Parts: sequence; structure tokens; C-alpha cells
Amino acid sequence: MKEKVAQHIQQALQTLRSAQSWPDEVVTTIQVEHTRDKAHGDFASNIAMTLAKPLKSNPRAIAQQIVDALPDTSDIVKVEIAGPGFINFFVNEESNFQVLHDIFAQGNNFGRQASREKSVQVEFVSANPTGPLHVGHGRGAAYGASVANMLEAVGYSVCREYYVNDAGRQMDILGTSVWLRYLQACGEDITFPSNGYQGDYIADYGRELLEEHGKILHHSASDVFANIRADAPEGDKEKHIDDLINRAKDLLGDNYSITFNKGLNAILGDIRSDLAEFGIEYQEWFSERSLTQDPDQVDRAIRKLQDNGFIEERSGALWFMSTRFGDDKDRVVKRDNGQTTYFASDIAYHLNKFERGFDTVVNIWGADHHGYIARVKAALQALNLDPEKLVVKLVQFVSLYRGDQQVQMSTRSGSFVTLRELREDVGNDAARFFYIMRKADQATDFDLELAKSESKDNPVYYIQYAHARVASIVRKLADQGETWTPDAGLAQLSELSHEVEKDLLVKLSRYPEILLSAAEQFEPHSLAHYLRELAGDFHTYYNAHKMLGVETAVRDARITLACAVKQVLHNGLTLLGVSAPEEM
RNA sequence: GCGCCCGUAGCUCAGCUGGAUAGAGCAACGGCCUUCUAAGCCGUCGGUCACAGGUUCGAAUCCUGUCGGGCGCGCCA
Repeated sequence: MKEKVAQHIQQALQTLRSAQSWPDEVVTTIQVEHTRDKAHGDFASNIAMTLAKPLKSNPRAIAQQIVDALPDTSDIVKVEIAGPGFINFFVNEESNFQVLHDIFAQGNNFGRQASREKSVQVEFVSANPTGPLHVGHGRGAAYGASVANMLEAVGYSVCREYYVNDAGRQMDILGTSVWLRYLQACGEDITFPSNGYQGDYIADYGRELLEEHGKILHHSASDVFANIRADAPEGDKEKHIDDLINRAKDLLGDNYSITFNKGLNAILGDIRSDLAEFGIEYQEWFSERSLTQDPDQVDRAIRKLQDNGFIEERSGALWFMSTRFGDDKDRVVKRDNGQTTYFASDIAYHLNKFERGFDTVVNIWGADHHGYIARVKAALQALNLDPEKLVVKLVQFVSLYRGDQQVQMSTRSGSFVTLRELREDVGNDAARFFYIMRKADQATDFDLELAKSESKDNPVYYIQYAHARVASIVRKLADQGETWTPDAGLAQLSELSHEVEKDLLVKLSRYPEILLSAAEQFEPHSLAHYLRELAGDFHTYYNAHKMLGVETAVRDARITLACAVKQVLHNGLTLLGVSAPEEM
């Protein structure tokens, strides 16, 4: 309907242009808005005001000209000029009912759009596989999954991807940590390094390693720690752990991969099942290590940068001159010891993404990564790729509260609340909803008590309750031996004449545009807010008007409206990964 | 110091890319269950949109500056 109004205005402008020879360069995008105040009709346009300046004329006079030139249509019953020059449109009552026909015709597809032949990749979570996901990752997971679902719903072909950082020093620290725990399980007396991974799960993997492989990885503590530089506080914890990593590689030889893979696979397996249980499925798990394996894409990316003239050698290391593209400082891609940096892998990874041909690449990163945006975009430009195709959405931190006490988190120390613990505590529905109900780029407090409370304070239950209430009405009707069908109801829509009913119809008709805008702006929170409002309008309706025990035509019409609300709540909640229960 | 996010009701937050008198929830207070789920509804109270300029028909929204808060600035990953 909004589009129709815009089209009418467009026609009027055409007419005026040809009749009065308005300058052709006077081209404005026609804005039509839903009015906030019913006195202003259903839709309003500010077109006359925006044209006032280029036409050097009074906005109200222009508005009058436009109104006079509007085509005749049955959709619009009244047009008014108001305020400084707004044109207000009053829509025919009947056209408000159209949305109900649409909802019943399209069902679960209502709000969805046909394929638009555009592909988008959404990469999210991508936490290092060095430990279980914690509550911070959960926000990225819920946000990324909702964004991906919404984009898919409005017609994009979506690839959900997890970038697995299975290379680099952190992974060696993990593998070595597992090995040391294994040695302890073998009975060796070992002081665990302060910089190793402390979590209990590492000790579990060590014991499992012993069960699975026996003593083939065993070496005496004295051999392991011979000539190892001291740990903190007397020594340097970084040097200490590096020495231990090298010792592990020396002593274990080819078997080093056993302990390395034990840690990687166990943790990655845990992450995958955690996310799957959270309702999140990926199309692609992209391994960082695969970039360096034949053919070496990291080297290739560096060579491309070199060919394009953006690599410089300084004191034995290779630097990418990202300052040429507005970055703060140049960045090392290959160290003087010949090892490539994490950033080099990232360049290769992004090159790979672009070569896969996505129309848009969306990276969802923790807010602490914002410094990377400039350098990655710089790299894309240096590779002759379009940095506009890369969209980086930052997800700010989550502070977890239990009551009024903040819960501290740290992966290394092992004292953190995992996503799994959170899910078990508050449930998947509350977790998914709470994570996305705030704008992603805003830090948020996650109140465990509130999420868990089955009370009116909790917005998840408020929305689900509205859904369950409709289901309950339909059940009740069936219990009474009565039947209702959408067709019967759709034939009686003229019975819907109350103001609340009209509000609900208008609200329902806005769902597709809310969804589209939420998807394209990457803002699931606006869908969440919409659902909250829709549920609220329904609760108001439910309390004001009876649906059962009234005359059949009225009953059928009202149940039809209620079921349409139920359908839209269901569609919206599904995209957010929240269940829509039939009863509560 | 530089960069990013932010500052809206007592609290937690929306505000649809510049529109008409600034919106929810919670908290506080007062009402509504012999009738479809009270996990609900109705009403009241509550704001100098951090501050100061600027842009224009019009600013919470855009620009500049100031103040205040959070985060990031490794040949780590």
C-alpha cells in the first residue's frame, strides 16, 4: 500500500512535469511514511516540502498542485494538506484487509521475498578453537544467525561460515597444554605453565589421550623440562611456553600431531555441537590451515601485493604498506624468521572469499577487532578488490550479571561462564532473544535473573505468550465442537471495525517492510521490537474483545485476525531462532 | 595522543537514515479474574534528547567543538 501511494505521487509528478514543464533536474526520491498520529491519515509524504526549494515556491501551493494531479483511485478515500505542507492520505478501509488474505495465502512464507539472485556470505563467531564458547561468543552467534536468517528470508542466497583458526602459536600452546596434562595423567610430576590453557577440559583431554593412545607420547618430566627457560614470575612466561612447544615437537616428532589434533578436534567438536544445539547451522567451516597447504594461498596473496607494489622489506621482514590506503601504520605480513603473520592469513582468507564470488561479504567481529577493519579494507584495495563489498559489523561486549553481581570472564584462567552454561541456565529462547534485543554495536548487560524469570518483565515470554494465547483460543473452539476456517473468516472481515482491530491490521501489514529493513541494515533488534509491539497490540485486543461466545460472523473474523497475528509472530520468532509455543 | 562505539524519563533501551505535540518496558501509584491462559489488560506520574555553536521551511537524527563513559591501537592470534 505504501508503494501504491508512492506510485500515485509519481504519476502526479509526471503529469505536472509535462504540463508545467518543471525542470527535469528536479528529481526527488518520493518518501512516504506511516503516520504516527491517526489524525494525519494513514500515510504521509513530505514531497511538497522537499520540492519547495528547487521550485522556489510555497510548499503548500505545491502540495495543492500535486493533490490536484493525483490519479483517481479507489484505494484512497481522502487526501489532505496539513502543517507546513505534508500531504496526508486516508486509505480505504477495505484495503487494510488485504494483508489478512496475504498472510493466509502465504503462511510461513509471509514476509519472505523471492530470490534476488544475490549471494551474501555471513562469517560469524569464528572463535579460536582453544576452549569452549563463552557468553561473549554467544552474542555474535545469535546476532550472526539472525542476520543470516533475515537476509535469506528477503531473498539473498546466504552462506554461513565459521573461520577456524587452526594454525599459529595459540594452537601450539593448546596442543602443548594437552600434552602436559597427558604427562600428568601418566604420573609425571609437572608444574603446569602459567601461560598454558588452565581449564579443566584440558586435563580431561590429557586423560583421554592416555586412554586412547597409551604411553606412546610419554617422556619423563626431567627430559621435558631440561634446559627450559624459567616460567613467571622469576622468568618469562612467553619464553617458557615457547620452549615447551619446541620441546614437544622435538620429543614427539610426527606424534606431535596426535596431541595437537586431540585438542583441536575435541574443542572444535564441542563448539560445533554447542552451536547446533543453539539452533545454528553453518554451510562452511573454513580452515585457516587449509590456506597454507598446497597451494599456499598466503604466499600467493603476499606475492600479489608485492606485484602490485605494496610490499616493502624492512630489517628482514615483509611489510604491507597499508598506510597508502589510510591505515594508521604499515603491517608486517612475514616476520624476519620467515613465518607469516595472522594478518597475512586474513588477507589470503579475504582474497579467497572474494574469489568465491559473493556479492557481499559480511564479517561479524567482536568490538575489540575494530582496528582490523582499516587494514583488511586496505588489503582489499591493494588487491584491486572492491572494499565496499565487505561489510564489517562489530558486536560489542556482553557483561554478565547474576543479580547485581558482575560475573568475570577469562578463557585463560578457566574461570568463565560458557555459552553452554548460559543456555542451560536461561534456555535457548531467552538467550537468543536477549542477545539480539539490543543494537549490536552497543555494549549490553545480560541479566541472568531476568532472562530466567518467567514473568512479565521478560519480553521473550510476553511474545510467546501472545502466540500461545491464540493457539489456546483455537483449541478451545474445537473443544466446543465448533469449527473455524480461514476462508469463513476472510468472508466476514467487515465485522472488524474497532480501532484496535485496525491497528493490528496496519501493524501486520508492516511486517514485510520491517523485515526487509532489519535484514538490509543488519539489525535484528528492530524485528524483535516489532514483535514486542505486535504482541502488545494483540494482548490489548484480547482483553478488550471476546473472540468466543460472540455471534459466528464476528467470531470467525476475530479468530482470523488472531491467527494472522499468530502466523506473523511465528514467522518473526523463527527468524530470530526463538520457538513459538502452542501452549505455555 | 590517534581511531571506533556511545550519552534520550529514576533504571534498561527504541526512535524507521531530517518531519508534525519525543516513544516502549521496568520501577512507583490506582484499577480489572463467577466469562477465550492475570506469564495479561486499563489508567496516573515521569524528558532542557550531555553541553555549545552551525546547516534549513524543520534537528534527538546531519556537521564542528567541548565535557563524560566504554573499547582498541604487537614482527600475538
